[in-house]
Amino acid sequence: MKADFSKTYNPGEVESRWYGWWESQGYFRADANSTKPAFAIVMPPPNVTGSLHIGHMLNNTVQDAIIRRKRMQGFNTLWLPGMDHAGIATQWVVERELRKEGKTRQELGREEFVKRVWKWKEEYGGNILRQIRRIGSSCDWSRERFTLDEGLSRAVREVFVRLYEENLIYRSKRLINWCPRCMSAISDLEVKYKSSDSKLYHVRYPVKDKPDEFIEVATTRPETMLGDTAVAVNPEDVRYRGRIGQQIILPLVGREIPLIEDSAVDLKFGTGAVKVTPAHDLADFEIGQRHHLAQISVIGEDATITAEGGVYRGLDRFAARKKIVEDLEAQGFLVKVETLKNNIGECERCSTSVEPLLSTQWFVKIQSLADPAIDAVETGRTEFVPSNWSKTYFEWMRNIRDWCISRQLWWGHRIPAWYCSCGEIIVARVDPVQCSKCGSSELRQDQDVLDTWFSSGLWPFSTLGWPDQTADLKAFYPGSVLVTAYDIIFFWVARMMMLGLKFMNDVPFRAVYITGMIRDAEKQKMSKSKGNVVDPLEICDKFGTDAVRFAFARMGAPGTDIAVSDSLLDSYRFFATKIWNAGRFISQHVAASDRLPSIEELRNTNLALVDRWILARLARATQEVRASMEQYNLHEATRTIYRFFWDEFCSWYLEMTKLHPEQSKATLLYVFESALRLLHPFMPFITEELWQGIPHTGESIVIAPYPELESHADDEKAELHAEMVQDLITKVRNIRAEMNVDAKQTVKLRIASTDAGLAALIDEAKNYIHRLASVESIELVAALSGDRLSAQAVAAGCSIEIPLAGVIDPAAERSRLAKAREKLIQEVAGIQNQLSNPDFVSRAPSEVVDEKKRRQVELQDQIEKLSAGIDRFD
RNA sequence: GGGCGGUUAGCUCAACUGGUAGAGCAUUCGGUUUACACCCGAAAGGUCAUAGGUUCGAAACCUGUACCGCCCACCA
Repeated sequence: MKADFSKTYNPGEVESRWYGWWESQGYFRADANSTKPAFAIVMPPPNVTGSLHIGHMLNNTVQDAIIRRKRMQGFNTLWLPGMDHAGIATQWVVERELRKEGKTRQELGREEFVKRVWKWKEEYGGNILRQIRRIGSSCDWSRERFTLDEGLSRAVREVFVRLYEENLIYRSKRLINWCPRCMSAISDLEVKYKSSDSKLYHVRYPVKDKPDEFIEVATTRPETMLGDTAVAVNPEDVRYRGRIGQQIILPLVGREIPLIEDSAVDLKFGTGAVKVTPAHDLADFEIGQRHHLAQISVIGEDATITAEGGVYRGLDRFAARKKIVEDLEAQGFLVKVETLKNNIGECERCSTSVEPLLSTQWFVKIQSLADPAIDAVETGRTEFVPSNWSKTYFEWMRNIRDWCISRQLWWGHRIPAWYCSCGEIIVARVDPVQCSKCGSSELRQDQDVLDTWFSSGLWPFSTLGWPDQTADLKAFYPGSVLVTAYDIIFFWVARMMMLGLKFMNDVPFRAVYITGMIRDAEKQKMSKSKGNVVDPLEICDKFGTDAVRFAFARMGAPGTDIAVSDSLLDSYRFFATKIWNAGRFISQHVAASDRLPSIEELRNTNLALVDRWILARLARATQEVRASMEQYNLHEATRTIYRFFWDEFCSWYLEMTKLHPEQSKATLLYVFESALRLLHPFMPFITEELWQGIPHTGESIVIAPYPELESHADDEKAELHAEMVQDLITKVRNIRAEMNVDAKQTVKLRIASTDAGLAALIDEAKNYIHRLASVESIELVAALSGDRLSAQAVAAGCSIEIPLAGVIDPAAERSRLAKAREKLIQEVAGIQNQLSNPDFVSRAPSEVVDEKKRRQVELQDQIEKLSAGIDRFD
């Protein structure tokens, strides 16, 4: 260990020291041919456009803590990293760059544009991966993948072709969500609904041949009336009895449309009559299908009115709305305008209002894929952590709709379908050169690419070499756990489940660990527009990566959001400093000849009470950490480690061993080294740094064994005795503080006991009491003096007394004792109440009853002893 | 309209399978004890949102209510 380290831990230098070495040593590399049990995690691939954001940091912290522990436990661990090509998002970024140069992708042409995106990817794509290294994530970089690389593209193609061959992929003209800015179809999930203040226009539609009759409809989108092909009412609605079948003249257009009935219409809303526009509204589309209505597309892909819109042709949809409302009003069709709160669908990425359009697209027929995926979670083959997220998953899966997978983009996996002028569609694993039906070589490949999530849905097996039957696939599928935030359960988790079960006949992972979201100190969601985004690398620089990781693990119970604040991060920065200083202290006692003892060696030496105690506490902490980690409760594991390290190891043990550093050195080294190993999955850098500086075996803490429970470390007697000593010290300190005894002033301690065992214990522990409570002498007496110039307390089951002539205020002492007694009296009253209840005694488990009785006796004894102290003043 | 989660000390959060609540920060008091003032010691602070129910016993289980948050949904 370096001799010149600072009193305050300086994480920057230490954190830059180790990662390169770990990686070059190959510690993170998995071995497909290992005989050790496998433990595999695939990293949710970040977008190639991205830089590390705070959510990645949380996600990576959890994964890394899990995988590092498993690695230390001797598993053959694989943490597979990679990136997602992120179709729309990446294309958008590169297009924006082009625009700055005054160009468009259309000017460049498809081939040149895609080249340009690849160039962009090579230049910036690795950025986030470097950042992931920076935060210590122990991934196997030799297996890094990209969703558009050759192997994964082959998997995508194979899956597409197989699904097509099984009729699970089809091409169809249907109503889809269209983003007029992205100029592409988007899936249902990519539409975000935003509550908005809209206007509800009431419009009178005249009835044919009945100049006095009208049907009044209400709409928020009057421009779509150009495409109306019916008006619908609820069959139960008495207002329209006898009018069904009437022909209605569509204002401004003059088209005759029928009045129909359909139970989807809500008779309580508006006038109970709905204009039906099958080509621009999903509900209307469905009504249209039921009634075989014509579908008239009046809004085009660019969101302007089509030729079907007559005089409104070419107007943007919102301009058209304005004009149509004006015209309706001018012609006397507009009845009134109300305000209304409704939800407007927007493109998730660019916030443009989504336009439902009739369009020919590719779809995945989803039901037969969803059923096994539902079953897998129902039967527990894949488990959500925490389990309640499975409800969210079921909710979506049970109401799933076919998945629109084609996107009108250039960046992505091109759809492997070719069209022949004879009408034949060829979907093939190998690019066809001629039509299988007519022999023509004039084939044209589909222009569209696949939804990004189609390829990331294959991630758990495509990254392992599928469709080849590779050794990796055999060793590492299914994965052990997937770590992700709840916002992509539908987008990604559900699709991996469906596709994994379909193509691998097994779930892609045994568990899905759902993390919460990181929020700002006010618990607000972070967003660029709010300006409250915290850059993870900035806080790592400021507080230390280890501290940030520990904070995230400590605060991030599964599924729980974390509010990050400076004060939160500070407390774990202080913890890192604490660890550092403990290491600094210990290093001062380490000689070059020291080596790390085994637990057997320790047990065979004559250990001091405190040594046996700390070993017992270490064993307990180890056991608790194990139990917590097995259930992915990182927040419990970190709490245990924090408490053990700070309160027990530093505050009690280190202070006590200062009396006999040489005698305790072996235990001290053993426990500190073990504590570093317990901590390592959470704080990889500082633990390696300190571990390398003390006696250890092996070359890196990364591959040192994780502490496991050693049964022979159980030592209840040592725990009990140490607690008695600590109780004595604490009570003396308490009296000193309450009575304002000068810190430099030592005191005399008298303990009322004739017990030989206690006498032996006190003899063994007297130096600790002297040192830690500033006691100059300890005397065991048969009875306390009972004078009024001393303070009393009950500790370790005995009355104790500290003579404080000249310092003590008898009134204060009396009230102090009375207060202490009152607390005990209240507790004992509660217990007596229970014990006097015959139902409790007969029905509660006997251990509980016995424990209550034992506690009652103990409390009564303490109360009596305190009472004796109080009686002195009466 | 459905679903999920939350409501515990001033603040941020714990409390494993029911046995009258813990930590960090903040607060008060005392400390230049040679690892650490990013520290040490001591203390104060909670009718666990609310009303019922189950139980010998409820922060925990059940039901209702209030408030907050999130997700889903074809309210024109």
